[in-house]
Amino acid sequence: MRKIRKFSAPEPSMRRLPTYLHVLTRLLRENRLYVSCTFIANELYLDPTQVRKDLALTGIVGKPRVGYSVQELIDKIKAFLGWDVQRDAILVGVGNLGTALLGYQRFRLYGLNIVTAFDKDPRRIDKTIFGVDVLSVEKLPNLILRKKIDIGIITVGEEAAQEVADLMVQGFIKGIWNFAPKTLIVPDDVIVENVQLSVSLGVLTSKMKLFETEKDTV
Amino acid sequence: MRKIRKFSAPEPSMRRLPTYLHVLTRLLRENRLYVSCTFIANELYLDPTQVRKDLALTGIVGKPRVGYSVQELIDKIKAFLGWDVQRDAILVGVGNLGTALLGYQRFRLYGLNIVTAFDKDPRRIDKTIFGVDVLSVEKLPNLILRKKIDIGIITVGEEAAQEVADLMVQGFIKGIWNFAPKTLIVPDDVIVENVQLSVSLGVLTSKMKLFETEKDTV
DNA sequence: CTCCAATAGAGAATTAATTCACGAATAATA
DNA sequence: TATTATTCGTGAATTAATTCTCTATTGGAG
Ligand SMILES: NC(=O)c1ccc[n+]([C@@H]2O[C@H](COP(=O)([O-])OP(=O)(O)OC[C@H]3O[C@@H](n4cnc5c(N)ncnc54)[C@H](O)[C@@H]3O)[C@@H](O)[C@H]2O)c1
Ligand SMILES: NC(=O)c1ccc[n+]([C@@H]2O[C@H](COP(=O)([O-])OP(=O)(O)OC[C@H]3O[C@@H](n4cnc5c(N)ncnc54)[C@H](O)[C@@H]3O)[C@@H](O)[C@H]2O)c1
Repeated sequence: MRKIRKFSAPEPSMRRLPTYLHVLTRLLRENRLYVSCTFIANELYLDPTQVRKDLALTGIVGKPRVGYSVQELIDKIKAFLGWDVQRDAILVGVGNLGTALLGYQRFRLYGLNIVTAFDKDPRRIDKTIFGVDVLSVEKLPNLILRKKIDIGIITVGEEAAQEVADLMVQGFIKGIWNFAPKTLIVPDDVIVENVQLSVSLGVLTSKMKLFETEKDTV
Repeated sequence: MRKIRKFSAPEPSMRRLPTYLHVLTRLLRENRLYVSCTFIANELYLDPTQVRKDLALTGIVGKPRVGYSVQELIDKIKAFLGWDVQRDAILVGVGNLGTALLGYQRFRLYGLNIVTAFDKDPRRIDKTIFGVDVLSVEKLPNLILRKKIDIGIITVGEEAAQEVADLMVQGFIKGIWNFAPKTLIVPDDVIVENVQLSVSLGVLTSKMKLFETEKDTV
């Protein structure tokens, strides 16, 4: 196997942390000051010890019999996820999915600041969508170098994904958030995170299938 | 911990299967008849043994020195994921994300057939989007019972997600694909799969952060 | 003030997932 | 036809993740 790089935190834990944040922001709205692992675990159907171990990754220290400070926990999780700093991003491919992402304001809470979008379709170029300018993809190399862009979001079709990734790499992007169902080839110092909705659909339908056959055999 | 139900296949494997399918459909387009684990593993930066174990879940049998039949492998994976049967689905919340999902034709390849969409906003109701009728959410309970609907897709805001889920449950839905950042409370026989894009963004940014600090300390 | 119940934290035990190691099969090649 | 390199399949070994167990702390009840 060729695991590109070894990151310190277990990935299952990293995947759970954002969901804790959801519960916590709700509690903050309800003006709760403290929360226990048990409470979070019950909300999310998880094991309290698992929650505690995950939270420990962020460096938080709790009080016995009380739990953790909700506000402090939010701050610590955000810091751990790298959501305490704003990162400038560009998005390439202003189609159905790209447009939806541009309109999703919540990403700002996670430090994601989409400064410009690109497309190659003349009908989409030189418009403004949800306050973000859409430029011709030809202007990408120039802009990405001029402004300091951390993250590139790929929402073009799979056939164009690699060429878009290449442009981003040339612009010294640090991370790529890839929604196209395509394995990208990038240098070792560029971090790629693939989002594949089909994975999630597969988990759902295969569970449904297993459940159905399970019932039949009982 | 309270794990609702125990499913036979390891979830990490289930999550990898759809990505294999991607490589395989490309190979099919290129008219390749056979493929080895080694090849798939190289494409996806995985370990060949891991790929072999995953594929074994589907019941496929390979030929030494040759590999697996591409077509047969595709069929077996699809069957395992429950993508060999069409499932009727409804989508509730025709906003930015809901619209994008309605326009994504590839889901049909995975057996997902979105027959009707619902919203509560009068401006969206009684229109047709990507060939799918959008009805008032009031008509949901009636329609869901009349037609046999397997899957409910939730793309409303988090504040409305639970009430929409309740409507679906009353309509005897079997599975819910939930895009709202909210833990849904449903009976044991309804399978919920949550999609949270923030999870994926968190993995990306935390890796970027760790990578940056790693470089600093070298 | 004392006891009780709830909780954090840390290490051990268990379970799950991945990786390794090796034998058997087989197509290509000499 | 014999040899070789490749690959599958499987059981063992290793590593990662989860769950259990126990101790210490502390706020609140009596
Ligand atoms: N829509 C969904 O719900 C959905 C779900 C899962 C995955 N995806 C994936 O997301 C990607 C986008 O999907 P979509 O439905 O938005 O597709 P889309 O066709 O609506 O949008 C693609 C956009 O990319 C632009 N584009 C194509 N090539 C380009 C290039 N070289 N440079 C710049 N722009 C380019 C097109 O002009 C178009 O505007 C696809 O890879 C798809 O597989 C989409
Ligand atoms: N847009 C994205 O990129 C994105 C990303 C991640 C998560 N999400 C999540 O997906 C969900 C939808 O996001 P969006 O950006 O499409 O929001 P949106 O506001 O564009 O769309 C929500 C739609 O749901 C409808 N709606 C609200 N309450 C309803 C009800 N009770 N019954 C029927 N319809 C109802 C609204 O009329 C609207 O059309 C949200 O929960 C959001 O957190 C969206």
